[in-house]
Amino acid sequence: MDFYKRMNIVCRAIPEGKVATYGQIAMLCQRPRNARQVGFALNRGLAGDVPAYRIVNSQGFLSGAASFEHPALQCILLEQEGVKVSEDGCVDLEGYGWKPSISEIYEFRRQFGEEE
DNA sequence: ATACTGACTAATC
DNA sequence: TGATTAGCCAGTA
Repeated sequence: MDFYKRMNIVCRAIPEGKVATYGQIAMLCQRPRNARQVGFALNRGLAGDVPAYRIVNSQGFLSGAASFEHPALQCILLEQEGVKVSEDGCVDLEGYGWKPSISEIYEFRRQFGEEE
């Protein structure tokens, strides 16, 4: 299974009202060093139909390029789900960061890890 | 095949 | 604490 297919699965597992980091997605795809590819894929829509607006960088900042049509679209979508976004485009990872359960992590590993 | 680029990160300074 | 630098790796030229 290719990396982008994995990304699709992982990204769609992010719950509403939560955000995940690029590195976290990469890690869950069993590709810990592919954070940049996550960004690239979302930018070009290579991962299919995924909630790209729930992906932020390691500091909780919205990278901004998520603007499909409007620059603030990412912020709007997040706030609709109850995620507070500061005016400089930053979310509180402690409060809104996605913390996958052990069983979720195990499930991803079962899907991706065993084919390495 | 080589070089440059990028929605990234972690380590240094 | 805030700014720089140095790895990272797939995609593109």
